[in-house]
Amino acid sequence: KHALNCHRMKPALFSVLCEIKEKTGLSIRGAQEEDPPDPQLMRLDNMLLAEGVSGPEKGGGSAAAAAAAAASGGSSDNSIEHSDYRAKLTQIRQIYHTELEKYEQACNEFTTHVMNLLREQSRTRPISPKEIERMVGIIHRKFSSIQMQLKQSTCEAVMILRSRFLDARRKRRNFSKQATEILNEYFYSHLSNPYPSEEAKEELAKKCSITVSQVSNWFGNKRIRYKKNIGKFQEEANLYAAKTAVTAAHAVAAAVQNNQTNSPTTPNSGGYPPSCYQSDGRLQ
DNA sequence: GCATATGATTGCAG
DNA sequence: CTGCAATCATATGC
Repeated sequence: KHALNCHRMKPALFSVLCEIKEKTGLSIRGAQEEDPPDPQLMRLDNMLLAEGVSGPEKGGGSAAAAAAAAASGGSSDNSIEHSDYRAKLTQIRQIYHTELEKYEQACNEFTTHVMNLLREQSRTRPISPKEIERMVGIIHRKFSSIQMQLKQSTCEAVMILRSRFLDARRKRRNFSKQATEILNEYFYSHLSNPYPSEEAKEELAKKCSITVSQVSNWFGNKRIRYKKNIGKFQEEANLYAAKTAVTAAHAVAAAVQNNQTNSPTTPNSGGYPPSCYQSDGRLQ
């Protein structure tokens, strides 16, 4: 929906065409945009390049996108959203290139058109090369100002894309089904002490392809919400307890002399009741 | 559309 | 710094 408002450029293009067409050879006053070293343009160009919108097509683009995401993301990679992000960026890039090409083509066409007009006029009145040069210069300036608009709105679109995808809080994504599966499994199988160590968190993070702090958040939320009303989670608890019981049963059966599957010396801090059933999880 | 679920953030305490 | 509790903002199911 917010894709790109490049279409805004089209009227501009046509209006310029008409403007110049109407005033063939007359004074065109829009020449105040004098800019070989325009800082604004350079800024836009640099940003587009850095964002991988302009520049080499596929490989460079994705690399730049990944670099950009990594640069502002901080943590190395969760990479779940990268594909989505990259797809949208590719889309922007395509639109940008298409439009750019269109403008270029239009510019060339129009230049030759004007040249032809001038050539025709040269039969009725003398036309100096200087004048032709001036006309061409005017046309090119006009078109490059249009290009700048294109670049500007492309930058805008990229910025919006970025903020949408990289601002984690605004665009919350639920974890994958299997990720919550893994987390829940851990939670309910360590219900008496649902505080994973740093290593355990790292392991879980790796398995779920989320970050460690996301694991911490999840456990924080889960603990408080579980405690808040245990009743609501009872069904879930039983489900996962049963599930782990199956796997635990194997371990228990394999090593019968170890009578406990969970940590034997956990102090059971605070309000967590012993799990509905798990340590004697052998199926009967 | 609304109610609920859920991930993230904030403020506070130890 | 970690965890808890409240809260925010979005996602999701109806």
